[in-house]
Amino acid sequence: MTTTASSGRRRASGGTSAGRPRLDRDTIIAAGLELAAAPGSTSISVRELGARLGTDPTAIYRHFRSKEHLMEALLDELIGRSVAAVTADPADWRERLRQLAASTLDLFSGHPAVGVEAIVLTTHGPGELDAVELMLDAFSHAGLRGDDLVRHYALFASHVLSSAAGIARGRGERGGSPGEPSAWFEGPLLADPRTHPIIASVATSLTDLQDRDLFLLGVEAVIQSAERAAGAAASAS
Amino acid sequence: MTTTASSGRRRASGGTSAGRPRLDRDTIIAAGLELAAAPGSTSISVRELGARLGTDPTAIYRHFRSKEHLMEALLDELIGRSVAAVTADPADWRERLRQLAASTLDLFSGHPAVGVEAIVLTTHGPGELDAVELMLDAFSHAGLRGDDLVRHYALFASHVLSSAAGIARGRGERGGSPGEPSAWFEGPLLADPRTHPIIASVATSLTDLQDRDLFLLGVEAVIQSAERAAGAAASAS
DNA sequence: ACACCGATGTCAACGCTGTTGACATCGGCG
DNA sequence: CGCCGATGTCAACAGCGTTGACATCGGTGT
Repeated sequence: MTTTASSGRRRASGGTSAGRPRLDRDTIIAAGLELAAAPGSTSISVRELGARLGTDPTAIYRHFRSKEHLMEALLDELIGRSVAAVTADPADWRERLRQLAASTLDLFSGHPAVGVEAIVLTTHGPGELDAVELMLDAFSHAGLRGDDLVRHYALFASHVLSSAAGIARGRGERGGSPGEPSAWFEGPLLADPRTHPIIASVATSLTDLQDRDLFLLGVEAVIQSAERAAGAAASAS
Repeated sequence: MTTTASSGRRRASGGTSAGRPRLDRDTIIAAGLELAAAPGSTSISVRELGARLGTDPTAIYRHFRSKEHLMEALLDELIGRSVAAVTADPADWRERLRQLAASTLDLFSGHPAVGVEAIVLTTHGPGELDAVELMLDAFSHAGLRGDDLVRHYALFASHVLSSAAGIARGRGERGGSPGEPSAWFEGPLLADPRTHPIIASVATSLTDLQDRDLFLLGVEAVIQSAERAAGAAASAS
């Protein structure tokens, strides 16, 4: 029962004056995302959010059972926006998956404090449902059915969510702006060539590796796997 | 200067009597892992650890700069054990990767509070270095070189660490013992067949999907990708 | 129009967390 | 023996999520 009842829009923004607009689920979510968009913040606190809203922090608990539910709602909103950013034709399933992955990564990186929460994997919200349907639809267009379909969706979702969450975390800690490139491997790796020869030999290309490139590489890997599975299933029928 | 100097074993366990054995880096790590192995604990606190050791909690700060460094050490120990569990012949690179992945998943699941930390991706410790060398060696045996080698290692490591961390988190929250199977997708998904037809059609096989199976599937996907890349590189030379 | 009553905002407080600084003690070395 | 750094102890701080009691607001039934 967390949703604001059935249908009613709750008088919307209260018209003209409205001295202190009543606190609202959507208002809290909007403020939460703004707060999470602040660079360098790995997490947001209920007290911060209350200050931002100009109300007592505990007022938030009238609209969300716990902070965990709040974070789920924020994450679901982000996922919903990711889905909305997908514009390619449904038939072009590859491009749709690429768009979904890219926008998810961008939104997570832009809101690190929320993106980190994606490791929980499920938001129990409408955004997640739409995203799942989109991914299943894409792999369905690829020609996958049954277990192959479910497995590839799961692999894709798992990679996108957890990798994007990891990247978001790194972005939050380093405080870098969402756009600029950042290395996948943290800090310099000091390996003795005698005990770790291969590390030493590829050290430079390893530290050059960008997290975003690796993320997209994983996306392509799942897409290619889907192509092959679809081809195999087609030739077997 | 957190490390206990260079090499010395520090008189070991103090001989025979030793009323209260002096606190030691290794002792703390051992106690930390025991604590993390307790079922249903998503995180461990410094005070808990102090109680376990029979010392004042803050004594830990004489051996670790911060809790973050402590957790890094615990994680590195776990990774080191994962590497030690790999017994297959170096030539059988596929099996070695499978063994490493499986033991990592098992150890993370068995110590959820530590496994969750794997999203930080780097421990700056010796265990991590050995693991990286092992993975690079394996993909090297597969025939990969240069960027292909680094990319496949990164993809593999990223998947194993973040997926295992996610699974460990789920195990910790649900308090289930490490062995028993657990579903990848949390909770029942209630989808209206009219708005989300594909979800509805595959709902059962989706909730049947086990997290461990999906994890291993990802491992196989990277292995197969490595095989194909190696084949392509060989035919191009 | 008035009284009601649930929904909402406010405040103080609880128990928990990681961390710090001052102080006491232990143990090896000159 | 006496020093002195390393280590253990204690009290305390600031922050966190969360709860319960209380005040107030606003729509509803009469």
